[in-house]
Amino acid sequence: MADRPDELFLIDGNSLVYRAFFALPESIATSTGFPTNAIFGFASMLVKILTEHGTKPTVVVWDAGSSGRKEVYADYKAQRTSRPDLLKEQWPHLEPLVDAFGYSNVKLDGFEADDVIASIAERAREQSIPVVIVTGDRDAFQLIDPDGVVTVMATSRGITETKMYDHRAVLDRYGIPPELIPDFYGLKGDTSDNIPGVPGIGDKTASQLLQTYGDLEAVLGAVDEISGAKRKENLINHAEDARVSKVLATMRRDLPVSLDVAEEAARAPDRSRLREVFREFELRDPLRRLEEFLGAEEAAPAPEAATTLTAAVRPGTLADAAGLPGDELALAVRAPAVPEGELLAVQEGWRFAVAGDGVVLTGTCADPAQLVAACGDRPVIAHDAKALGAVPPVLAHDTLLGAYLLEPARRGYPFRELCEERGLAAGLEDEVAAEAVLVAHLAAWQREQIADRDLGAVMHDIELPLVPVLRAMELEGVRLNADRLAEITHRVRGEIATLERDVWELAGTEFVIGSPQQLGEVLFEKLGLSRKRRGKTGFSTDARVLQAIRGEHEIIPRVERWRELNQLDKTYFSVLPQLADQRSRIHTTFLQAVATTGRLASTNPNMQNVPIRTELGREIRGCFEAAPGHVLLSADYSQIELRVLAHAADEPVLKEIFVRGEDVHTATASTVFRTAPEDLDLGQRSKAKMVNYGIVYGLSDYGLADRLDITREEAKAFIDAYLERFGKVASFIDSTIAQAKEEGHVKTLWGRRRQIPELRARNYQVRTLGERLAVNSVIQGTAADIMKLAIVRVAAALEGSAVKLILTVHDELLFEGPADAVDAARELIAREMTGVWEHDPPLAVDVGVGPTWLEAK
DNA sequence: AACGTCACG
DNA sequence: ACGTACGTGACGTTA
Repeated sequence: MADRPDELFLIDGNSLVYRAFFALPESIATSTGFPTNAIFGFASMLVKILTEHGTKPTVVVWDAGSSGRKEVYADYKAQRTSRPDLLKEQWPHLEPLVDAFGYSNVKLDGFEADDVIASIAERAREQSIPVVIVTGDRDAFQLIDPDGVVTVMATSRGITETKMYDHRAVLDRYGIPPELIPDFYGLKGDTSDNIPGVPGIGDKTASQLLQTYGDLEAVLGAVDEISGAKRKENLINHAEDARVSKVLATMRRDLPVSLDVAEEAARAPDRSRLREVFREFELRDPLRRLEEFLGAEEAAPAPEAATTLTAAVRPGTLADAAGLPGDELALAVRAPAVPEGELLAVQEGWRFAVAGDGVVLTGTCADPAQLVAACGDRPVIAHDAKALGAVPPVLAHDTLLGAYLLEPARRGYPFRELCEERGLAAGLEDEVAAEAVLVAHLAAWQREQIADRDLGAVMHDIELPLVPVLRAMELEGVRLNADRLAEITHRVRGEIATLERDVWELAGTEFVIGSPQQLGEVLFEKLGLSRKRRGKTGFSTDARVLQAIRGEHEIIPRVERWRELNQLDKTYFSVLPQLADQRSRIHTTFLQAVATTGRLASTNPNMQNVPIRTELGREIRGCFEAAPGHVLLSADYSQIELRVLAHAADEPVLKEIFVRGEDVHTATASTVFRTAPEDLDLGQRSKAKMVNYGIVYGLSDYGLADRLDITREEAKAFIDAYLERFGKVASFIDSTIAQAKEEGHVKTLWGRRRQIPELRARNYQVRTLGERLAVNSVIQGTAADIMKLAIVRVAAALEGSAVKLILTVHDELLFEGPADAVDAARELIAREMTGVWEHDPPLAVDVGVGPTWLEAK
């Protein structure tokens, strides 16, 4: 990508070096044992910037004080332990490294790097000199301006992966403009700098409050309107904390920086000194990349020309949308910007763009739903249509879903990234207009790819029709019995307090029970209990370990109970009441493009992992109920994955078990142990159950032995017996893996694909993971296809009915409606759910009805 | 940001 | 000889 020639790079040295130090293992050192992890990481980042952006004027800024923040708030950065010795040793070598690159080192006595960078950026902005700030600290986003002069390159996962943020990207990521970042951290706090914020307010809430009210003061001023008693209380009690936090998070832009931005020229790296430094610290890999760059620099190829798209932009109103030329319309919207400083000003509304054939209509509207309505019955294309609030009646394509079907194993599908990868750019001033044009072009490319890969059916029969149904479920929500939840909360918090006191007393010290590290110290060092497994940071204290040492000390059962109660308290009791709407209903968001196998996911809150297995968990589930006069109906597929396995493997014995309607685990046990079902003991059934699930997940003898607490030999004997009796399952596993190795991907029965690059890994561990993924993806993915189709079909069959689909949990659907209507719909629901699959063995559905989710199951 | 832990299917 | 069952999201702690 071509950068503007004169942009200035401002690097936050402290931020990058700390990140490098903590991200990389201490084992990185020279052959003489001198630690180099921080040097290595920092050098890698500098090399990356150099190779990707070329020689640019660059300044590395270092901390030289706390900018007076400690006077404002004594605990500022109190959590940061003083610089570790291993890092101290490396520190003196950093500035010379920067010199060798030809970059300047800058420090300002008494001030943090943050504020120095902010001040330099401000000077640069005044002179319209483009600046790229390189840092790992998210609060730097506040420096980004709307005109694209100041941008931030933020390190993401690991150390050398980075992401560029401009005004638009911050809005996309946070829902608020850069100017509100300090207000955002004021509310949310920042654990890494020990900035408190307001308890119970995280990313999502902070962003939502700021979007609604404007800035921090406006949020605090509007506290009476804010829903949720606890949230309101917290905002009132911690208003001062929030204000102080905002001050701490606000960067100073007025420091007397002596640097003359205009004079800061690009200096070429001092090649011999660079090579010398890299050799001294034995940075072989970065040196190799550096040499490649230095060697290639002379013969730099011209950047590949990107496809620049264009169209006629016509400002207008929603009414003009229907008259646009062409058949399909591509949509893009941008959330309203919050006017700075004018909190009561009328907001301008959402910016929209609609692309027809060669023409883009742009304008503003109050709500994206109006835009959708204005398109009428024209086929529509969008990126993440569900997020528009209203789903177009004819959704012809969705570029989010297209990208997901083509590459389901990706981490995410940011629109800009997808366009950049395709070399798509729009030569239009108006960003929203550009996006609409890009949506249309990206869609065209995806459709070809989808056709080439036979993914058309999955797209048109499953994913696209699912979008409006999911949106309707989100809007419907599930009713929460807040009173019942409050009673449980009260009781449980009392018990947590008692347990905490008991645990501290038995430990002889007051420690943070929720810290695995501190708990480990108490259990294994202070009390000398047996250590079982260990992880990267210390000995494990997870539930299995605690169970194993439960008899050794009376503190253990209390810790176990504390864990259980505390988790439920933090995850449900303190969160759910705040998420409920006026009608006490909870609205989750379904994620249609995250799970690699094709499953759906649920977030904010996750309604797919609401407890049910423990007694207290069941009580929580009992708090989800039908509205007065209504009932809930739960319909779940019985053993769907094992039925899919039976069909996919064409395994006669397994099929027969289902056809006869037997209990599959008992029947498996009977077959494997060659014992009549009535002579089996409970242990044998549960072992068979483990093996059944293990097959679906891709088991190993070691894994099974570990779970069943038997020897590896016994586990192996089980698996062998199973695979011998169910011979076709064994050949299914083998052929699935063989085919996946050959083709690089697997497919579900409906043709959903997943690439499995792991199968080609050199590393044994990664490769065997690939083998398990291959088998599991076919089965879990086919089951996901079945459920998604069932959702579409059931929703269509219930159109106009008083019975509403409100939730899906992988193999279960939850409905709500008037008791008589629900009763009447029972048969239809079961019929539609089993009807999506016309294979052997058939699917079976269990249906239950009740006043609460617990009782409906 | 990564890790550990734990909830669900 | 390897290390060890699939897919998710939420929360708290710590580096």
